[in-house]
Amino acid sequence: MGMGRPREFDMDRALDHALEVFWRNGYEGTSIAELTQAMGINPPSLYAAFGNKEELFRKALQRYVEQHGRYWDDALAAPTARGMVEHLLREAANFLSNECNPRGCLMVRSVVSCSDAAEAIQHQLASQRSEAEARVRARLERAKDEGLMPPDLDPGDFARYVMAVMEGMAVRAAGGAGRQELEQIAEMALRMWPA
Amino acid sequence: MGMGRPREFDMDRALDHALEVFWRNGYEGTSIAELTQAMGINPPSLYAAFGNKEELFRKALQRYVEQHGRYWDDALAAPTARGMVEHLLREAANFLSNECNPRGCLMVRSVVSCSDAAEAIQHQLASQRSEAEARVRARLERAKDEGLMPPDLDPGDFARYVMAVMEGMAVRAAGGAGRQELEQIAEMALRMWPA
DNA sequence: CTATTTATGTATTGATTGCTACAGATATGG
DNA sequence: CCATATCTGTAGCAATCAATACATAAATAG
Repeated sequence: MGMGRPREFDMDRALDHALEVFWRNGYEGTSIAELTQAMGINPPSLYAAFGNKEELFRKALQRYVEQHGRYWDDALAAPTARGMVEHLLREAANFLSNECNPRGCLMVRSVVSCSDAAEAIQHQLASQRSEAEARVRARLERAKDEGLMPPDLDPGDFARYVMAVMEGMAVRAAGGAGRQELEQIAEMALRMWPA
Repeated sequence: MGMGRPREFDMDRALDHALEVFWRNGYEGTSIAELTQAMGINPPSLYAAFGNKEELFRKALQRYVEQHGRYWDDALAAPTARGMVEHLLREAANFLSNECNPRGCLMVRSVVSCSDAAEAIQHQLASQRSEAEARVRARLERAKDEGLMPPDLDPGDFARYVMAVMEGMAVRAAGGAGRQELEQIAEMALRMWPA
């Protein structure tokens, strides 16, 4: 049996282009026509390779985390818990003000924007978000056990707080905030935990 | 000359229904068909009374601020600046976890969601947002002059920070966060300014 | 070679989008 | 009553939406 005609485009490259469009225009604001144009393929190729619009979006979301969420891993690898939070907030400010990227954060945008729409997308977002928060909390709990955290700071509450501040920064970035403005928010949030 | 046939529906009531739908589904996620059904009128009546979809949305946004942003005025009327911030954050938690309302904040949703779409909407959002922040900053500057603020806290930076935290809370609320979760974020943000 | 399998490009599907033409209804002014 | 002005419901506009039918092209297996 034959193996069929080989695919003529690079799936990862096409996915990157789709991600770019989704990032800029959101899930509902992006049409198949825009996607196929940006990806350089025709609708049948898109559907054969990625399923449908929702599946393509979920794959783009996954790629977004892998390609643009690396500063997260760097932060979690910081030697101290306080250094992790520092890295997280400052790199978020840096990332969100990078003018090479569309404004704002694709995940935040999707959480806020797809509420009544595709349920599977919401589930994927919720699990990615809670996993990220859990990793921060675990790191803080370790620091707490080692006595390296202010004693009146609860790791769970503080992890959630840091996430909320970052999400707020993403909203500001979507509204046009620049690097300086975002960095000031980050520095302000850091004042709660004296170095 | 005659004055014409009188309108058979209540504009404010219809606007409230439109607001409800926009709040739940966002601007792009709401169709004229959904709007006319919720408002109990037909398309020609909608267009005659409100212009078009974008104008209707902007009027709904304005009504949203008037009807659901009253806790903002209460906060600004608080006797102390610290009390204002307290009121702002706690009432935001309360408002965002009110299960009578759709999830999240319509303004935050719109900032994040309409970026490439209607430009006039973005302008309206930006001016409303910066006006709100300016009012908070002005109140803090007054407190600063009176020596009622921590000396190392800049009023402008702190006002922006409080706004960002509230916007982060709105994102969490859109993602399904409950009252307790939001209140913990609010209390955490308040710890920066010892009572 | 033929048979099979998969990808591609064209062209199109039915449904939905925001919006409106049109005719009839209901008010006021004369 | 008549003329004018505005609203209402039906019905439908062109454009766009996500998704596909179909024929052809390009690969492997035998």
